Formats: sequence, C-alpha cells, structure tokens
Amino acid sequence: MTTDPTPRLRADARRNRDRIINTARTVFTERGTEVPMEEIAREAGVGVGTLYRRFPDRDSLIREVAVESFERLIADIREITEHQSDAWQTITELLDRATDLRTVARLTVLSPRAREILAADPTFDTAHNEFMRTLDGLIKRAQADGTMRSDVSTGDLGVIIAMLLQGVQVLPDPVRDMMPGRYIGLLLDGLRAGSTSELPGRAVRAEEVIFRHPEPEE
Amino acid sequence: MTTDPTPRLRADARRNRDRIINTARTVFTERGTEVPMEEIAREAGVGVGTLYRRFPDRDSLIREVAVESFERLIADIREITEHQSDAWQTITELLDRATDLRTVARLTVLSPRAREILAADPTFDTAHNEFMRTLDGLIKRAQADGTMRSDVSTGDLGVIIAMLLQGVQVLPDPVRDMMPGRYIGLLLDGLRAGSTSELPGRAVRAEEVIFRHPEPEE
Amino acid sequence: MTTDPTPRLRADARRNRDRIINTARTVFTERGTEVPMEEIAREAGVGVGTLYRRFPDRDSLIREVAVESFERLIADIREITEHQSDAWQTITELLDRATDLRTVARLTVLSPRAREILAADPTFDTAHNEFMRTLDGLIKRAQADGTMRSDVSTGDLGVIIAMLLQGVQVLPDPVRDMMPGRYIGLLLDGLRAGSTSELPGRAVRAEEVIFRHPEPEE
Amino acid sequence: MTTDPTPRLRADARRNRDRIINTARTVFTERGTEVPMEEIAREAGVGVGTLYRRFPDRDSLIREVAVESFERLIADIREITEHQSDAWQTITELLDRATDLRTVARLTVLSPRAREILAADPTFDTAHNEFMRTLDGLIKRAQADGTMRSDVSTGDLGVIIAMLLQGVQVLPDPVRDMMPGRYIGLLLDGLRAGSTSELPGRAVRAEEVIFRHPEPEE
DNA sequence: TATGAATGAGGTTTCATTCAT
DNA sequence: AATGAATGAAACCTCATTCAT
Repeated sequence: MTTDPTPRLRADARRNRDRIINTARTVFTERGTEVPMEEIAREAGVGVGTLYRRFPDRDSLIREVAVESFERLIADIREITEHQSDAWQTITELLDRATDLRTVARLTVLSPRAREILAADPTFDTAHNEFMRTLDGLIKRAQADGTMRSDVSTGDLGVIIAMLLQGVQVLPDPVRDMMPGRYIGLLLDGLRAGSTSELPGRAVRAEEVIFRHPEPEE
Repeated sequence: MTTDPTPRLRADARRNRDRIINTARTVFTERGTEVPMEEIAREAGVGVGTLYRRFPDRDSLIREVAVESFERLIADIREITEHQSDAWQTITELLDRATDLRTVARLTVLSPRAREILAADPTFDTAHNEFMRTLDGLIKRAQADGTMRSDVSTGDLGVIIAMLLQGVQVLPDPVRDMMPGRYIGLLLDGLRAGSTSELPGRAVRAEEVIFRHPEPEE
Repeated sequence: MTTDPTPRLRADARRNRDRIINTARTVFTERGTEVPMEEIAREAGVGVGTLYRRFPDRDSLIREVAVESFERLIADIREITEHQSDAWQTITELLDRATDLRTVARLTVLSPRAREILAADPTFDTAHNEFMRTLDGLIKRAQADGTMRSDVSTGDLGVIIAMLLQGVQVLPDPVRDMMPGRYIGLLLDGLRAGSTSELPGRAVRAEEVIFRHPEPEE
Repeated sequence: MTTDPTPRLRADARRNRDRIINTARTVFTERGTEVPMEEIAREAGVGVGTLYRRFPDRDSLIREVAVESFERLIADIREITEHQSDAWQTITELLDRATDLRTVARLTVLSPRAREILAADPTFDTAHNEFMRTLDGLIKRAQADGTMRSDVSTGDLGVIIAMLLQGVQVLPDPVRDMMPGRYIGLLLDGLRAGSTSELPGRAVRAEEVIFRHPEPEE
C-alpha cells in the first residue's frame, strides 16, 4: 500500500528509522514543520547524520510522516468501522480520537509547505485517495441515513476538521487537552440534519482543500 | 484610545510607519509572524534600516500590529452596533467581516510567540480588555435574548473564532475568499439556542485563551 | 586545574578548538575583544559555524581565552620559580616575559567588557584566585626581603602591570617589541626599596582592580 | 596657530560646533574613538545632521578634537611655566593635571586609528611639533638641572605618560579618580636622577611613538 | 552504519553616512 | 542651518546540509 521506499533494513537501522518517524510526527504535530532538524534528531536519540542518511532532506521526512499518518488514520477508521456500523457515530468517534487526525490536518490542510510537497509527489496519491474515498463514503452514508445535513461535502468536512483541530492545538496548555470534545460537540450540532439555516457559498471539493492531483474521474 | 507611542512624526515618517504597519499586518495575517524582516521592509517599500528605526525588533512590530488590530476590530464592532441592535446579528455580521478578526486571532490565540509578547506587556491591556468586554457584552445579550445557547462562554467563542479563522486562512487560495461565510454558518448553527446535544468539558474563561492580565476586579 | 568544559573531543574538533583559542588569544591581545567573529574564524582557518559551535557567542570565547591565559600565566610563574628563588628577580623575569601577562592584562584590568563577563562567572574564580595568591606571595616576599618598597600592594602591582603592558601594546610596530624591558626597568626603579618620595593615595586592593568575587576569608 | 578650518560661523553654529567638540573630547577620552556618532550628537544636544555638517566623517571629528587637545595641552604647559620655573616641578605638575594629557594620549599614542588619521594629515604637524618641542625643552632642562636621569628621551616620556594615563583610565570607577597621583609618583621615582639600574633597550625618538612626519631636521 | 563536526547561506540587527523636510 | 528620517553595508548568529572519523 505504501510507496515502500525502504525495502529491507537491518534491525537497528529499522529501529532508528522508526524512532525518527515517531519523533517527527509528534514534533510536526505539536510545533509545526519548521522545527530544527538537529532537535528532531536529538529527541529521537540519534545523530543528525543518521537522520539525513534516512531522509535526505526535510521535505522527504515530511513526506514520509505524512504517508504514514494517512495510513494510520485509515487504519483507525477501519477499526472504528469494525464495531460501529452507524456512519454518524463513526464520524463522531473519529473526531473524538483526534490524534492522527490532527497530524494529518497539520500536514495537509494546515501547512502550505507540506501541501506543496505532497502535491508535487504523485506517489503519495494512493494513501491520500484511499483516505478521501473512505471519508466520502462515511459522509454519504450519514446523509443517506438522515443524520447529517445534506448541504455539506467531504471537502467541507476536511476544512472543518482541520480548522478545529488546528485551533485546539494552539490553545494554551492547561486548556488544551480537555477541550477538543467541546468544540467538536458544537460543530456536530451544526452538522446535524435538521439545522435551519441555509449555508452560504458552495460545497468544497476534497481536492480543492488538500491538493491537486484529482484522481482521474473513474 | 491608542497607546500613542509616536507622539508626532514628520509627514514622510508617518507615511512610512503606516506602510510598514499595514504591510506587516497583512503579512503576519497571511503568512504568520516569522516572515523575514527584510521582506516586510521590501514589501513596504522601505529599507530595513527604516523598519528597525521604527520598531527596534520583531517583537515590537508584532506588538504594534496587535494593538492596532484590536483597535480596528473594536471600531468594526462599534460600526456594526450603530445600525444593528440585535446581538445575534451583530455577532454574525462581525464573523462575516472577518478581516481584522483574522489578524487578531493570528496574533493572540493562534501564535504562541505573539501571545507571549502581549502577555508580557501590560500597556497592551487596555485594548485587549476593551475588546473582551465588548465581546462579552454581546454574548450575554444574545443569551439573554434566547438566540445563543447558554452553555458557551466568551472564552469558548474566542477559541472557536480563532480556530475557524485560522483554518480558513490556510485554505488553498482559490477556495479561501469565498469560504468563511460557509463555515461560520455551520458554526452558528451549532451555537444557536435550542441545540440538542449537551457539550462535554466546561466553558473556557477568556483569560485562559488569550493571555493573563485579568483586569483587576473593579 | 582546568574547568574542563570539553570532556572529550574528536581529534579534528580538538585541533580546531585549539586553533580558534590560539587565534583568539592573539587577536584579543593585539587588537582588543571587538574583532569580528568572521575574521577570527578566517584567521583560525575554520568557518564561522565552527567557531559558533564551540563558543556560542563572543562572551564565551572571551571567557575561555581568559581562563586559559590565567592558567598559562600561572604555569609561567611556576616555571620561573623553579630556577629562581629570589622574589624580586622572579617579578622582574615575569615582567620581562610579558606574553601571557599582556593577554591577561587585556582581558582583566584593561577591558571593561571582559571584566564584566568574568565577574559574572564564578567558575572563573579558581584560576583567578590562584593567580592573585601567587602574585601576592611574591610581593610579600620581596617586601620581606627588603627589595621592594613596602607601601605598594598587589592591587597596585596589578594596575601598573596592566598599564604598562597596555601601553607597550599600542606602540607603533617597529618600536614595540624591543621596548617592554625599558619601561619595566623604569618602573622597577620606582618600585625598588629605598625610594625617597611618599606615594599619595592608598594601596589598591586586588579585588578592586580585577573583579569582585573576593574569596571567602578563610 | 590652528589650521583654522572654520573661518567665521554664526553665533549659534559656533555654539553647536563647540558643544560637539567638547562632547567628543570627553567621549573619546573616556570610551575611545568608536562610540556611535548618533550618541555623540545626542550627548552634545544636536542632531546627527548637524554633526555631519560640521565634520563630514568620524575621522575629521577625531582630527579636530586632536588638534584642539594639543593646543589646550600646550596652553596648560604655558600656564604652569608662568609660575613655575623648575623643569622637574613643571613635569610633575603637568602629570598631576592629567585631563588634557589623557585626551592627547588616547588620541595619539593609544589609538591606532587616530594615529593613522593624524599621520596622514600634514596640517596637523604644527600643533604636534610645537608640543613635542615644548616637552623636549622641559626634559632637557630637567636633565641639565640634574633632577631627571639622563638616559631617557622625550619619546620615552611620551610612551610612559601614555601608558600610565591609559591604564588609569580603564580602572574600575571607584578606584579611578583617586589613583593617578599614586602611579605617577612611582613613575617619577623611577625617572628621578640617581637611579641605580641601567635601562635596557635604547631611547625612543618622539616621532617613533606618535607618528611619522618627522620635522625636517632643522 | 552512526556520529557529530564543519560549512556557508541566510536572517537579524546596528550604525555610518546621506538626504528630505 | 538644523533636524531627524532613510539607506544599505557589515556584523552577528542560526541551522540545513555535507563530510570526516
């Protein structure tokens, strides 16, 4: 499923690679993509040299973290779907477990730089498209069920998720951790079917928000 | 109203100062507070030296832009209030004219650096407190009118505004400008009185979100 | 003996560090502490980055050079003392071999900036106190021997040494190297026991001249 | 006597010029020749523009201060000579009133930059030569009187004066003001006729120390 | 292979000097 | 003529990336 750029690694090399990716994911999510490479290396417990051996520059690190985060997120959704067949509930649960969602938001919708990198790399399309397809399926089902208002699109949901999660992220520490649920609650109330107001503007297509290799219309 | 840091400037100096502040406001809002000083100077059409003569370092530039943006925003609110007595409508209109609101969001809730600067500077309290008081008044009135749900606070609204506007900000260019209204619509539906769901967590106090010089209880 | 700030360095790093310190010592002694860092790096044959990796700012470079110079000077004194038991002769020889003495003078008595740096750093006290104790011992012995007038103190000698060596330093190149001995000769004549004039003012305490962490009275 | 570069000035212009020169003299003497021009202007109570109108660059300011300081010093000597015919006493008194002497020392022997400027400017020779001639006369007389040892030259005295005064200058504030007399005392003891030691090296010619337009041998 | 040292380009800031008011 | 604003070159320092051990 992945582009699998690292066919076989010695056990210790593998361990280092994992540490770096994990550290980078956390750091990118919490502090953005511009954190010094030296610092990422230090937090991962390796030298910069090792980091650069694995990822020749910052862009390639961002790319790998993004690919992997998409995959994790897709796995999250799968897991939820296993025990939860209601689409609205699935969306709610997904938003509640925001961890990987937040990373993806930061590395796609919320970082112009990351967006550019990913947009330039067609090998990334697979993971991305699968995610979009999945989200799209959920929304359509929730709308068919009559639980979600029908005038919002997958792209809209992408925007909203990104906005909310980013917002939550920068809150001062003490408020931060307890808050996501609250604002997701408000948002869901807005998304719920039966809302009275008519939304201005038009629905956003997913490709407009994330990046621009729209899958050839099947 | 102003802290008036520059009692009297020669006409040309005034012009340059204004250009710098305007450029910085745009640039900070669009691209964040870390844009190179040289670039701000270039876009403002002045030499770096001029920029530094007026604002001895980046922090002081951020500070001035923030103060001024708060003042502009307060003026916006006043203007709306003049022709609009309904609190809910006032909030809606305010959110629709998001320009200065977006700047303020970026420079308070959304930038840890800016937040730190402002928190360290008591001279900033005047503008800040006036804004908070105004927002607070609006919310209380809307809740008293029965148009806004009563389980949200001024701090909550601050968080939401910031989250939304920040999110909107990073959308890809073509989508960006037409979008705010749409998501504000969704949000307002969530905020509207009569919503069914019970919000988790607790209301956030304004000082928790922005910064920490709560006005001495009068 | 050393504060040993660099437990173990790779051979090449060690070589670079030494080059930098040596270059800085020369340059500080000849041209003062404000010589551009780029230039020090260039003369040491390394990039600026290397200089800054080892010494995060100018102050820390000054500090290291100072510590090391004190240590060299103490070693000089030890060496002289090994073959020379007469205190007056020791002082004379010490003044004749002015190299490290001049560096120390420049970095303590003669540079307000360096003095401030060193005064702020208690880890520096060891080297400093040892030097002062040594000098003090010499003077007391010379006075006990009846070779040095008894109305001068260690602090006085510090002032005089600094003044003379600084003066010598700025002489035009061709005159410079042959001169110290001459003026030291004049000075020593003034210091010699049996001088007729009575000195105005009072003896200076060493701490007044150098800096202000007087060793806790034992 | 002066090179008189400013034939006639309006009263206010004259006043500004004087303020600038006085401020610059103090500042150069206390803190060296590299103090920011803006700061000199501020302390003089004029704008930078005014400073630059009068002195087109730093070098020319240094030059003017130097010329004037020489003239003041010569006047000092004259004044002393009026009531004091003993050459040794004259030298002693001169050293005791160190003010202008210190400025001259800083701007000639002690500042490589200033020395270069003055050396490059033949119009400066007049003041300089007169001073040297005067000092030379005093020394010769003191030696003829048998009060000063005969193996020192005018150049030597220049070196010593400069060294001592510079040294005094950089002493920590509390010690500084009360000290010059003390070290001058020591020095004079060394200079006094009857000293036992034989000086190493050779006498320095005045031109070697100050700068290099040796007056055509008359 | 892993490490951390070295490099230098680029961003920040200061200040000598010029120029508009 | 006086002022203080504007300029840009040069110094400081950081960090992405390359390279020696």
